[in-house]
Amino acid sequence: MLTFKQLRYFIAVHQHRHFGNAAEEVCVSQPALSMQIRDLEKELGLCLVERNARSIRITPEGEEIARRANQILREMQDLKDYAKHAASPLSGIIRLGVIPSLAPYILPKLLPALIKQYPDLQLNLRETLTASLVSELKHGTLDVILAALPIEEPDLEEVPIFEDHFLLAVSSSRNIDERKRMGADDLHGENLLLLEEGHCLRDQTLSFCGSIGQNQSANVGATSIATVLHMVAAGYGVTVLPEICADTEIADDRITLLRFAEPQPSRRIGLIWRKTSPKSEDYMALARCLRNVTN
Amino acid sequence: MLTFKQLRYFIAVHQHRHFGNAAEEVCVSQPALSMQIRDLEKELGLCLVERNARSIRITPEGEEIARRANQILREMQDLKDYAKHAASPLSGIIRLGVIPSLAPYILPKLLPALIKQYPDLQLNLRETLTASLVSELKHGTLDVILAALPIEEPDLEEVPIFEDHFLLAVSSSRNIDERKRMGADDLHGENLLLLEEGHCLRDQTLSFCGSIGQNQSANVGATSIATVLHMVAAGYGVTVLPEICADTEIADDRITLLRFAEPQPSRRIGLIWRKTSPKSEDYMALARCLRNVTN
DNA sequence: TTATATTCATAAGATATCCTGATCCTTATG
DNA sequence: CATAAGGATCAGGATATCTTATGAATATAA
Repeated sequence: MLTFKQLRYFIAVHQHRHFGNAAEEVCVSQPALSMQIRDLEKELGLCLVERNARSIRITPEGEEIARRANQILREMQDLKDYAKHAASPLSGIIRLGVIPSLAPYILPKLLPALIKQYPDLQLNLRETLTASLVSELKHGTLDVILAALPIEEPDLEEVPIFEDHFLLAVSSSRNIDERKRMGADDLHGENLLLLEEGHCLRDQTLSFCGSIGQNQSANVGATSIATVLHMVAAGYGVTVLPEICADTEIADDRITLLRFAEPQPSRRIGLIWRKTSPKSEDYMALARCLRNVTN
Repeated sequence: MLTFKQLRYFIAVHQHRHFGNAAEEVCVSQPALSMQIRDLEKELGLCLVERNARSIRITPEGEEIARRANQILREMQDLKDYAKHAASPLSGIIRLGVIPSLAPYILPKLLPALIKQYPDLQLNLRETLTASLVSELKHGTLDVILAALPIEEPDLEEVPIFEDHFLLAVSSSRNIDERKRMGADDLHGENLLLLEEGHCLRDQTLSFCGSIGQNQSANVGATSIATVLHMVAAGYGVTVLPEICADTEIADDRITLLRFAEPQPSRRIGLIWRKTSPKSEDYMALARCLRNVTN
């Protein structure tokens, strides 16, 4: 069996052209080094060093082997360097999945903070519906996901990040006093605009509103919150908007945001990973970072 | 210390995603493999495999390490292949030095025969004067040289290849009967044309002819036999020509070749290498091949 | 719920490998 | 001829590695 050690020793001999000095460089006795070189030559079936009472000489094949061995050792070192780099806390690759009703609003806050605090971290992002995220997380294609709790899978760990209150977005043309606190029953008869099937936000909205207005709205199925809000602005109906989206989306004064009466409805955003994942520590740190940017 | 074994075992795990099967592939027991993987992870300070009672999962870092490890093992295999290739008899690189009065005549015969018989052999050629060849041979820049014997260096081995008779090349305008056998004294008063200083052929010619004609010819010093023969053809004098050159050089009917009387003068061509060289066997085979093409 | 099977981890003892230190052999040098 | 230098060889002990047996955790089946 060809070993790394043999190559290392041979390279030392190649550099020093002297067994004794080479042995010193690799911190073994000269016989130990001689034996490894002998083994290497036997292994390769090839004479690498021409011994000659007074001095030694590397054969042409030895030169070629040394060249290749050097290349191999270099890559070996690269591998170790990569590992060392990847081993420092919150560094290396983390594959993060985020739900669509969160990604565009939280990532612009999260990414700059992460880069600043953990410059060695490389984040691979994926944005899709909760069901896919959970499946990919369990399958190992993702390392950690950011979604609405609860997921409640037995082998997944989940920690809450923040409580995202729901607001009611209505057309400004209605002239409703912004200070008014809405109740679920205020949605009676309203055309409730929703995201398409599969979005957790849609389900949360419906479960909060009960079956009220479901008949008018179930068939809307917009693909993004921005789309829904455009429809609200145009007067087609109302929608329930997570607070985290408010900053980004509401530059439009044709929309008025109304708070619900206490207890305000909300969704709980959390970070989820496999209980067996080796980087739980890192995900906890990621969770802290997320709490800081969402405070 | 990072070892190849660890990488090999890890790659098996990466492929099978199963410790038991991976262990089978690399022909060790499962605990042995587990321990090597554990050592590798400890060595790299990095979790590569996420264990999970029922199944295992390679971490993103593990994927990257596997990619690099594969690359390293591939190069390792290349190195072994190279060695195997180089180890077969008369294969690999041989650096051969040849004297100028031999190279153009013997190489066209030798090379095709060598390629046919030993397709794995790669010959690096160098053509220069004997003194340089011997020096480079002793220094290890060359592996074997083809020159006129004797060299008689204590640490060089020399084997004769063939006896190269000298012929006298004269202008055809002299109308000498080709059947006449010449003696050294027939060169009296002739303008003897010679190669420049340092060529063994020049020294051999002079030593055979004694000091006769030396006064006229010592200052000629042509750089090649072809040049000397052009001068003979043009009627400037005569020269002593090794028989091996005759085939190639004498397409010119302005030159007549005359044989010397017995004992015919000659040079003994031989193959020379370092006694300590690991490829003596190969050089013996090379010598046999040379004898075949010169018979 | 209990038994069984699967899968990786751990432990103990056997084995193979590797290293050290002493010594030998060959050859160059004064 | 004696000495020094440089690599090879050898014996014994230290390390590392392997195997077998067993354990622990969890999923699957009865």
